[in-house]
Amino acid sequence: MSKNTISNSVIRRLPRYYRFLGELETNGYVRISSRELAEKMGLTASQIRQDFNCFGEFGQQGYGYNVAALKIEIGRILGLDKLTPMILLGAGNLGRAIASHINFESKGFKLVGIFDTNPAIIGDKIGEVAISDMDELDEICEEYNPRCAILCIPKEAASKEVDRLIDKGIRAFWNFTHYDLRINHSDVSVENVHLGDSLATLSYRLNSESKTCGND
Amino acid sequence: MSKNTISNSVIRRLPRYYRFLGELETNGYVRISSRELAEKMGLTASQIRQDFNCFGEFGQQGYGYNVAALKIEIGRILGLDKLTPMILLGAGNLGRAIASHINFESKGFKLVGIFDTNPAIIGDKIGEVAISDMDELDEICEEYNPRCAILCIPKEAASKEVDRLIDKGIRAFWNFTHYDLRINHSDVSVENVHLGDSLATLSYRLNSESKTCGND
DNA sequence: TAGATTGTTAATCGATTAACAATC
DNA sequence: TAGATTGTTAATCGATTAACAATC
Repeated sequence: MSKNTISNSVIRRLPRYYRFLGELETNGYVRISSRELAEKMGLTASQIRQDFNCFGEFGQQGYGYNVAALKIEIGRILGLDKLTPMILLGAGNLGRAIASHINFESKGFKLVGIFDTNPAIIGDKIGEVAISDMDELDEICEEYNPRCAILCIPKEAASKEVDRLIDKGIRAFWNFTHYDLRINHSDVSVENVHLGDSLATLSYRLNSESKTCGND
Repeated sequence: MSKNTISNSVIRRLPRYYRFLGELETNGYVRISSRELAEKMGLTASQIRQDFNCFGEFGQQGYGYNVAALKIEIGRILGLDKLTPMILLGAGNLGRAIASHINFESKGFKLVGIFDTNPAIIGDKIGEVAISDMDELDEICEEYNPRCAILCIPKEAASKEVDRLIDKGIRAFWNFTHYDLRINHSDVSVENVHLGDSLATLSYRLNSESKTCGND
């Protein structure tokens, strides 16, 4: 399907293409040229064509790209046409916010379990999903076979649980703890979020003379 | 002070250096070589030396870098030695979580105001800071002179408020809304977070054959 | 057919890595 | 002094941009 290996830079742009195509669709666009899309997204037309051609030929010479069709293609590439079962560890402030704020289904996931160690909140529901005790992890993993875990627990707890989670079949981590999760298994993906780092770069830009604007 | 302009890739690595140096300090390290640090961070020694040398000569030949001193230098570069006043717009799930979860003071900021339009929650406190009505924005801006705003409001509201905020002196946005904020003012910085995009890349990696592991 | 715009190859640019002289 | 490791220049690698033939 895909030619060779796709660079990280390309992968990171895919969700953004998907979002823009969705907006275009909403605004009634049927077709768009790479030049037009480039203008809207602050990229170059060349880059957009190169990016798309990593995955196939989605356009038509002389016409451009069909917005709806291209959106479906990129959604498929991102795996948004399937729903991967996913669990959340840690229902503190951040965990709760993630659970209620993120539209999992539109990102290719289905939240099937939330876990915490605090007895006071076990049984509470966040959206559709009840908070379970960590003891129930095995049971829920067997029932739903989650392949992805969100880490919103303290970093000590996270480093302790990670191996167990991999044993249980978790193959991707969305890591919000304040440390860089690194995993030796070659088939396990990690997305370290680090909101603190993101904020610190704003501090840099406010305090250094030459400001950078917009998206990187 | 700094030679010419610093690339975005370097800027994004600075907070990570800062974090690792903090951990090293905690673990009793007094000195470290670029080689050792590279190993711990998953970078190359060359890259580390190149990065640091964008800002000055912080090491010593034959010895390496003094951990505590280097941490202070990088903190200074990031502007963490000052506290920039900052406001939060939107005290919904995500806004609340950000306000209570982020350690602002260690990232160079001080949260001086939280704003929402929901009368039911105005007056409530999140940590030390009370939630104010949007009407009080002018007043609080005059009192505290915030230079940075966190956007945790719906995107329609955000695009409406942005110009007003720039008028009030805001020069940086930490944008959590589901759209890419782009600003024409050259002296205004934007950090678009897009948690949804981050999650979608995990979907990609789970669904494509060749997995990428660890940090990019 | 003529005009537009893609897919793709070639050229450029920038970032990372390697090498090494300087020096602690 | 000898060994270690930096700061910095040169080489390499990869990603972005430009160009253009193919084609709708």
